Amino acid sequence: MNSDPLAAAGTPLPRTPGVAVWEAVRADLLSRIKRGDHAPDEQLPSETALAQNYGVNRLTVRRALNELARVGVLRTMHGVGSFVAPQLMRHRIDDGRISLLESMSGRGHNVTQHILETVEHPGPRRAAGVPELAQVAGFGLSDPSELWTFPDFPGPLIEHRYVLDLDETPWCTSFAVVPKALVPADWDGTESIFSALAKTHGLAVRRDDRRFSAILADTRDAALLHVPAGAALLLLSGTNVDQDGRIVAYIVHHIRGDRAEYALRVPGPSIGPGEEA
Amino acid sequence: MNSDPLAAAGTPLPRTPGVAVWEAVRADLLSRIKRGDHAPDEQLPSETALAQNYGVNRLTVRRALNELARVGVLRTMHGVGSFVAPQLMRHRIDDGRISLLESMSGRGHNVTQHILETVEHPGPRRAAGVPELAQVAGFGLSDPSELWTFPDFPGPLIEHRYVLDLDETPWCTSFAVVPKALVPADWDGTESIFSALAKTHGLAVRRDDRRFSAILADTRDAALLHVPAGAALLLLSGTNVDQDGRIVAYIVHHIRGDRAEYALRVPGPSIGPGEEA
DNA sequence: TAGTGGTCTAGACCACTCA
DNA sequence: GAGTGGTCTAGACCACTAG
Repeated sequence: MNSDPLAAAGTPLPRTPGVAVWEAVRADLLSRIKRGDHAPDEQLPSETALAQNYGVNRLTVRRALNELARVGVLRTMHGVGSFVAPQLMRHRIDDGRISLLESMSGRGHNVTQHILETVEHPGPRRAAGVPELAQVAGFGLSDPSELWTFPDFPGPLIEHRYVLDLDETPWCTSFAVVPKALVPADWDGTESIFSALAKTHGLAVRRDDRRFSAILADTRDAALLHVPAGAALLLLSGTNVDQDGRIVAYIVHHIRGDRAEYALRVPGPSIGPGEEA
Repeated sequence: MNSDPLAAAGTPLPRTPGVAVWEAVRADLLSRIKRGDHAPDEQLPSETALAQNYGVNRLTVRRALNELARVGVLRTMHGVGSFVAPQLMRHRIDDGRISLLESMSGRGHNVTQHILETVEHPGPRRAAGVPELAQVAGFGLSDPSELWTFPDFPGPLIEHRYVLDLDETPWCTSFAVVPKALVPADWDGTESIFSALAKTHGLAVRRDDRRFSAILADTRDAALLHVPAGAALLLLSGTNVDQDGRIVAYIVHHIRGDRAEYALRVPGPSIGPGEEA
């Protein structure tokens, strides 16, 4: 069993009291990966094999693998195997443009956008419909009674749900609500709604506020983003307004926490704490 | 078994093919809680009891409970039981002050700060020492080779690790690195370092940049924040500078995603997308 | 069809809390 | 000591992927 020359991963572990076995297995696997024993995209031994090598039950190995998958170190595929995740570097998204698409383009990245679905609503919409926060719709919002409404553009709304891919890999699911009256008829979904909307109506769209939080990937996000359910996502929501301060869009992004970092420079005048402290 | 009049939670579930049993149990528990069957802080039946009621194995129930705990719907305590988490409303942190402490105070909240440890370093420090991202130190950073260094204040550094409590419950673990030369001798840790530092040296400290991402709580964060390991945390890091643009501090916050939302108004002039699109 | 990961079970033991 | 959650095991079956 352990005389296999290639079975480098997983020799029986010393069981230290106070430390769970799955935790020891996780730490061992992680240190091997960090040390470089396994190349990126390399397939790990099967769960059964790891269990044998470590001398533990398969469920114990699974728990360790699961934790590593959630933090983005591993990637497991049903019926195929577990693989070391490549390039664990976060991409920095620099703020400044109105849409994430524009923010990431022009940095040498190939950013594409895919519309998943487009739904029309007759009128104001409960914000509770935010891409369900780990199936906890209604919870998790700062104000569950918040309405997505457009005082200056009454009438039906359009909801767009789309995915942003960065260099061939999905890294963000998004959700936008805009007044139907503003959506250009010829918009094909390849450019951001906001620049299309700005071109068509001559509006200067800008972000009015941004709100950041963190959530876990639900099964839907997980499937779209190629992460396991329970992975950490950056929740970025905000409101877009035109040059007159009229609300033209509500947006919600779910950004892979293991692949992106949203950077923001603070442009305003310096705020001296001494003034009030 | 199921004739118990009080055993409202958990009658045998219809097994629908294609849906995992633990997933069905999770959905059932969640809907009961959302419906209000269980008051906040109410204790759920024991795992054994739930397993009997649902007619499934205890491990299956545990998986469901675990997922609910990670998203903040439940709170489980070893040897005690599982409880419905109270007030699932997020607190909104409004940006504008240099420190989170000041941001949350003055909003009717009782914010306190507890220093966990203070460590001195002889010189520049590798940023990889960020509160280990789910034990994946070195991974998860936008730039692992990043240095925490202060060109204008050479000499030893002080690292502070502390916890912010909001109305008696912890909601943020923080990490700050400042030049030792700037730390006031009489600073007792009850006010933010930055206002203390500003008072002592007459510096007007302000945030220079902010970087947002999402991570999972490791065991250390979990213990400090009273969340289970694997809960979603908002990772907020940034640099503080004085009025002359000299770097005076690096800070990292791990904020409970189920309890807080970081809001930011965009003050700058409107950015028209039409200009470049 | 063989091999992989995903799920579920029954049963055991341990660690923790509290009366 | 009774009751709770935390861990681990052995074994089974299913679902998926690939040759």
